[in-house]
Amino acid sequence: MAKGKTPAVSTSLKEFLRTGHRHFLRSLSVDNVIFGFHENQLKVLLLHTTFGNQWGLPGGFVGIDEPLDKAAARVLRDRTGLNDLYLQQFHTFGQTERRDNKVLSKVLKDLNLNPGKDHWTLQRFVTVGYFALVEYAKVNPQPDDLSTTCTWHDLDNLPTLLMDHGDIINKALEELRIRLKYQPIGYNLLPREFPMKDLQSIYETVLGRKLDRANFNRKMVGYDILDKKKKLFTGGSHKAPYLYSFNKKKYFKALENGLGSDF
Amino acid sequence: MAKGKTPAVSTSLKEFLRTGHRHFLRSLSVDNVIFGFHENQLKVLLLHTTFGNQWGLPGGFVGIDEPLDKAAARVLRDRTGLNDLYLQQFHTFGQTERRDNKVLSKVLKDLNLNPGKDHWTLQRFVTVGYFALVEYAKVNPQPDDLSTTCTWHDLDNLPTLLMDHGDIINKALEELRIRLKYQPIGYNLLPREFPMKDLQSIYETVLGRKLDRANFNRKMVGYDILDKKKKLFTGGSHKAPYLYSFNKKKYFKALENGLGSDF
DNA sequence: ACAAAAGTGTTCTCGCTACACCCATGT
DNA sequence: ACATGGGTGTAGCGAGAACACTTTTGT
Repeated sequence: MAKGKTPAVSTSLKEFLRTGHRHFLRSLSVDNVIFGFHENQLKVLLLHTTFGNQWGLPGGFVGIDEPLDKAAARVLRDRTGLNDLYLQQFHTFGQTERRDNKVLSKVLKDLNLNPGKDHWTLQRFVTVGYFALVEYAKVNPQPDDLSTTCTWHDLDNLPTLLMDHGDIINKALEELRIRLKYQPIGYNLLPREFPMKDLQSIYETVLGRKLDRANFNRKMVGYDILDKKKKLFTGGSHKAPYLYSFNKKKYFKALENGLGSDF
Repeated sequence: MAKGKTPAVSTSLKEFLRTGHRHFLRSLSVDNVIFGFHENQLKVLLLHTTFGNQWGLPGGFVGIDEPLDKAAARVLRDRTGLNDLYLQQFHTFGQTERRDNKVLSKVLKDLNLNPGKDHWTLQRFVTVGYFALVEYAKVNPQPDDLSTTCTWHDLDNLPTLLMDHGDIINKALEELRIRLKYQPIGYNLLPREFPMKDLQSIYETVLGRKLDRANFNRKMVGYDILDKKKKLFTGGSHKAPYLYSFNKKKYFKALENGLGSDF
């Protein structure tokens, strides 16, 4: 993998900060908005920065010979431990005021690295935003070299965020809502088998409104991307619901071609 | 304008190539897909490169202190002579194989500039794609420093294009089609007053299929973004059509809020 | 009078919504 | 038996498609 090699973030933070400019593209980064679903809540994965006491999105730099999409996938893998997830580029953020250098300057000083304004990490960065949908239970959140913790946060109860990361999350959510009308969603958010109600919950949470049970059921079945399984026995005092699973083949076909009968 | 200044492309190509890395972000560029409409055809503005004998999209670099959107707007202004146009970011292209350096290397050699692999223009570039809709008749196409001509090309009859510029155009068109369902389109493509048929032609061309005259008329009127003007006298042997103009206030409100009754 | 193109009206269908009704299960 | 929640049926409404009919104008 001489040419397309993926530069791993150096295990030594200092080394990374000192020589990163030789391995990564300058002035370009990726940031991931990683959505998960748990207890009827849409969640986002956030990092708590070691220095600066702030929350931010998982992000990273792009290797000199690394495709952009691969860089985003690498960041996703490093933070969640998962591979092959739904990962979608949605917008590139290029305002000039988006960098806040106070914290990083301090870090560099503390580490006795050149804190001059020309250090590569202090230059202006344009960041490409990606969003991902992941299965909450499968994720093992891992902080990166600049963070102490990596945890889920309720979307409607976010802490104060670094720089423009709040804007990035909002834009990601907006894009997700639009795509909901064109694409199937859920494959990476739910376990292999699930009752229809869980899928409906996701749609309701993303869209921010209640949907009719009967109509949602019919609509989903109508999309022809689900396989109906045997019954589930919840133990609840009511009729046991069917279990469904996504038909992988049909699902990914629908992902490419869209759901509406537009063509 | 000390900080937010817009670095103009140097009038001297050589100077630009020699010192550009001090004024522009490295490894990042913008490319514009500029759509125009003429004689019932959708057109794209392309440049013919001085060296290499190929066609490509109008593009440019991003000033060190220049917002990304401003850079794209600057490129658009420089090539068309027009300001305040509909300009929309749609995707960022970050494959590693997207650069073709043979031509540029030759240029650098010819100009006696360092043709080493480390020259800033020879490094890998990630490019942010924007598309614009402009009024064909108003445009005065201007080639840039690396091109001899700047002209319109029929979308369905494009020449061979530089690098991945063909992909970029396809993606832009795809995005335009999607947006057609949500947003009003036409304000920057048509003169101030126009018959409904012209607007319909644009929709038909972008969508690639015929639309019913009666239904299109009703639908557009129903959007409530048009003002009906007095009659037009075509001189044709038929009933003269009404002229319409976009109601700027309502139009831009619809641009922000979308057209469907979704909310 | 007739052709050509614009304007207007009508019907049909499809999809979505709302809501009613029935079914399975545990207390 | 009854409460709870899942599954299915159906009437109504609105948007869009197809197409017929009328209007204006030049030859």
